[in-house]
Amino acid sequence: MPSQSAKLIDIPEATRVSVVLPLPLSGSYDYSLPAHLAAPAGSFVEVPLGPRRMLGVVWDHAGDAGVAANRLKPVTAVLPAPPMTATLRRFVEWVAHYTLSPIGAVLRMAMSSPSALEAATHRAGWRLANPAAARSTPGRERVLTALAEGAAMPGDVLARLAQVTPGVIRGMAAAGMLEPALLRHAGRFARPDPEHPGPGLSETQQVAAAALAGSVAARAFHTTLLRGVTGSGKTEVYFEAVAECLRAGRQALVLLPEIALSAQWLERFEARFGCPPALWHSELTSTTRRETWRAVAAGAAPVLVGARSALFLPFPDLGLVVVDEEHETAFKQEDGVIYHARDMAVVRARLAGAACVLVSATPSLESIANAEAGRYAALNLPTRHGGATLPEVSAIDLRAHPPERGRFLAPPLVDAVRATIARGEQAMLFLNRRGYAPLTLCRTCGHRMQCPNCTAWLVEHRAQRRLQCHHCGHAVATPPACPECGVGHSLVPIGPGVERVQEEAAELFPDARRLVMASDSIPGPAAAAEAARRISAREVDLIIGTQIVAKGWHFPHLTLVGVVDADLGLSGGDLRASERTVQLLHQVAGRAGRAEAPGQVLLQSYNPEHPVMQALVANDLEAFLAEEKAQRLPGHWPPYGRLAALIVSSEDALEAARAARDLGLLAPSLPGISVLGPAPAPLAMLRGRHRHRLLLKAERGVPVQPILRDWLAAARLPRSVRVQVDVDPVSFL
DNA sequence: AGCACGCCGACT
DNA sequence: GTCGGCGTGCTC
Repeated sequence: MPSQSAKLIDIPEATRVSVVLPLPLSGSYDYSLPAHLAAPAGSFVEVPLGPRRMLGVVWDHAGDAGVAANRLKPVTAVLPAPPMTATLRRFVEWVAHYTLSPIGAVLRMAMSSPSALEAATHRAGWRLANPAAARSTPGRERVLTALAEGAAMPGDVLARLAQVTPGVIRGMAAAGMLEPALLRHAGRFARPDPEHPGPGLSETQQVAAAALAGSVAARAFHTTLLRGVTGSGKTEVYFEAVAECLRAGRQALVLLPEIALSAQWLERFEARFGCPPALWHSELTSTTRRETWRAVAAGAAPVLVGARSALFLPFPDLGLVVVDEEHETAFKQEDGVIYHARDMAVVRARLAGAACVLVSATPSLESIANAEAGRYAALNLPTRHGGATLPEVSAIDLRAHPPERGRFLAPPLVDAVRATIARGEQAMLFLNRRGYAPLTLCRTCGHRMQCPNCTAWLVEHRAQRRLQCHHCGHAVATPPACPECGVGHSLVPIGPGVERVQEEAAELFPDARRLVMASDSIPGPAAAAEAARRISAREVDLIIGTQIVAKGWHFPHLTLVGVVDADLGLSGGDLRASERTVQLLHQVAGRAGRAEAPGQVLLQSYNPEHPVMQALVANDLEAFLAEEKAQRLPGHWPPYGRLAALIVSSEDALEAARAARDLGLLAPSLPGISVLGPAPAPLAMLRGRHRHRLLLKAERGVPVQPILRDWLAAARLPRSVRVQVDVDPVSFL
């Protein structure tokens, strides 16, 4: 029989728990767990931290005894939420390790709705008890009818529905006709029905859908790259994987790059499954957020569609992760924890034992390389759905057909727009540049209007009479005179933005009904849905838009797409400039001719010989990809090697330069590793911080995280200097 | 991330 | 003489 004293010694050891807090801390803190509380790994707990109380998660490893037991503070509460699953904890650890972020910073993304962890509030309501218990009246009859479905409901709702006063309901309760019921707030998420009759699939679609459904039914991790030309009906194909996931009773997660603009996607989902999915994005109200989080944790949201942050939701049994438009750079989070949601989606699926589907008409070279190497299965949809043909793409050589002075639309494009509208069809002008003009210049002294905080020009937004920085948000009223030389009416706009193209279109096509689609004019899902409705209802003849028009829209009457500046985006010497331009322009081109009438695409370019234009004109993406591969493979550039960028920044220019130089001197010298830089970043100043970049390039298979960790640990940098690590960078600014 | 502690300028 | 600026350092 153990002695009393042995027991007393055991107790403090047994009650030490390790808690990760949602703060940018790289470790966990130990707390003591009072005997009356139970907190297995994953439990959400409230703990004291200095003067305040915080929520955190009990982590797996027992405390490391680094802090003396008598210094431990006690856990103050174990929250009533379902504990974070081991799968999600492993995912949080994996992301932290991969991105070199503090684990607490990653955990914070998985605790984005702290109020969801509190006890669910139940609303008081009424349900039927014994309807025959008392005399009926017309009012009472209406109440009984309202409750006839068997559902309980809150008193105010019931009173409104039955058009009675609350007194009637109280009277019925007193008479025993009704009884109180507690209503759960959740359960507002309808169950999408996999057997709901959806649109029919072509034979090609069915084959691909069956393959995807099979990978879901296998209940094991497996990644498929679903490629299909624009308009091939990829969405409906992966909906069958979602349906299979529903049949298997597991949850499905669909990531979209811009959830705010997904109105048409939601319509298609409802057409297939009979009800909308749960939604997750940054603009949710805190109540919706909380209810959605709880529904996901309870398994009550069978399908969730969301932005990249949805990866960190507490799915208890994830069976499928879909990344639609997987090539989109919007999946890359560029601040805080810098991660690529497409890559992390694959990891999330692997840890959950789920199927993963990456979907695009223009896949990233990364995904193509993974498919070629056999790491991903590949499915192809080579033709458009419903007999529609791919649009005819041609280039307009701006050297041979220059626009008029001060204009940006070349005569052949103007003629084509005019002819299209005259036929009663719709046309689109695409320019990936918001505002009126990207540069404002003084024609007297040559002064350029620049952002005081960033190495960037201020973009004129004429409607708001402001000059705006698109990097930091700095804005000034458009000055009447040059701030440098003081000469009035001397500032002139240089170059076009969509607003300026719209102005030109108004003069050229005064009778056309025009619609500008840019992130400033389409601020949210409702505006996007309304714009889509107007276009579909043929209330618009000419659409003028930025890249938001490139994304997945289906406009059956749109037959002409004009790209105002196809060369935009090719300059800058960025590793991925060509790839991104091909993807973007191919997606825009894909908006044309999606129904019976054939589509036409015109690319205005000063350099029609460029391989990017040639690839688009010939619709030969394969040749383009082969060319990119040939250029990147020998130098071990991604995806045939790995990059990590270090961005050294400080408010003090000299300090930033010195720190970058010092870091460069400490650069690792290892086989398979090379370090480029330091060099001033292309955006040499951003939000008031001076920036320098270093780039670490590693051959495939060289683990970069330990190398980066050692490198950064060796550097002694002043506190005011910040080093951001961007593993697998997509932007080189 | 907060929130304290700490050491130097303009005020009732 | 104090109130308060935000630099730096800690939180089990």
